Amino acid sequence: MGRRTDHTREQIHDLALAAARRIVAAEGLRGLTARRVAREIGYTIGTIYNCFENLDDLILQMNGETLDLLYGAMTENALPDGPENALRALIARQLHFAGRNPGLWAAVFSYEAPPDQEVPVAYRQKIRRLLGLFELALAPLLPQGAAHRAGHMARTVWVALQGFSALAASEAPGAAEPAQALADTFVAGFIGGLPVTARQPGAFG
Amino acid sequence: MGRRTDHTREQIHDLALAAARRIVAAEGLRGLTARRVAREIGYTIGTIYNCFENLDDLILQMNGETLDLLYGAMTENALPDGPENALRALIARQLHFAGRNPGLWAAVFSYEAPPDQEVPVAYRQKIRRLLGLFELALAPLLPQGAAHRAGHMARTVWVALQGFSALAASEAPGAAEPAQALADTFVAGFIGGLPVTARQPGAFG
DNA sequence: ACCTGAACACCGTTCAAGT
DNA sequence: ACCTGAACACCGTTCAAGT
Repeated sequence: MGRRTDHTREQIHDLALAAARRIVAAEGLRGLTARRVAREIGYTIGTIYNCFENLDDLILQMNGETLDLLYGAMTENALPDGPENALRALIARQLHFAGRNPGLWAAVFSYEAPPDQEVPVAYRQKIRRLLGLFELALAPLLPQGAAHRAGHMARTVWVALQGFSALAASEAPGAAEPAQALADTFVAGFIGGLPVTARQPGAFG
Repeated sequence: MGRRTDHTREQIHDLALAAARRIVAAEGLRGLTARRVAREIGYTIGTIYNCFENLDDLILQMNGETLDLLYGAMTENALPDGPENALRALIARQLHFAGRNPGLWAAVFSYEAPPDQEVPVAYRQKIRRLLGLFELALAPLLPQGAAHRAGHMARTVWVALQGFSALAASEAPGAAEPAQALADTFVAGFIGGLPVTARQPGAFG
């Protein structure tokens, strides 16, 4: 048989990831198979296993790209002035991203890694970088002397946001009570609970 | 070949669900196959398709049972006095359940239904029933005249809790910053933001 | 060096054949 | 009526064979 020289190994790698994204965006993780990716990029199944350790590796790399896209969507425009507005914008942008990319986002949160494999460092860092955005927005909302809790608060907001964005990815476009509305209630409550001096009153009132 | 009479159809149905629970508890959704369930209960693959429409149907019924178990775990003991304590207890119980049944809980939140199939009414009701618990606990925390928002608030807490319980199901037993700690921060903030008169101060202080 | 495709051990799902 | 198991069209993964 032998070897083709149409593409470098790296090009094949990228072609495969792009095909995977197309499939998952259209049909979810269910539609994704190594053989189908191979078919869609015009190579054979063996070639996929030349570029990726296995299908889990491919999925993890695809999800890593999705986290990068999310980071891009959250940072491409300047955040509004004021820490509270910045926090709200970060949340709104993530929900918007999840709503616009339901299949890809579902792939991120509904992927169950095999029991043996641990999360790669590169993947962890992509999440850390997103967490950093929340940390930065939250720090000014904390009272004097509690700045060291920004990381903990950011993680709290981030984890809660996983619930809201999972909903955003699964809900129909015109949902009666969209994830964004619930997230607004969450932020109103959460920020309202922060013991800061200057704050506009009564999002609940 | 013919037919066995060892078990009624209903017994086979329950045997299959029990086997599925055992498999998913031990290995996650990845280990679950229709053929394996058949093997483990001593019937052939055709019999599984006699009792369930397909594998998705089986998973949905299994997840429905998990929601019932969760409801049981949340209601078997009386809730502590005071609406705030009750809410905290509900959240703690759900996180505890997720932490003790990581595989089964992951199956609930990481299951992606096929695009065509909609969620059965019975399944929706199981979720509604859980939401009802939160609604009941939250109502007294709302100011006069805002009782009609209890449903919305309950949904907000519920959705955020999905994030925390997903974390609880995935974290190692001795996690440095366990889901429960983040959920505590969430509740402190969220309840703190409610404009109620009598409240103990400063969980954030 | 690396693409190929057969091979292996699985899948989900269907359905004629049997009792 | 309903359990069986072959059949079909797929899988993920491996690896000797080829250039």
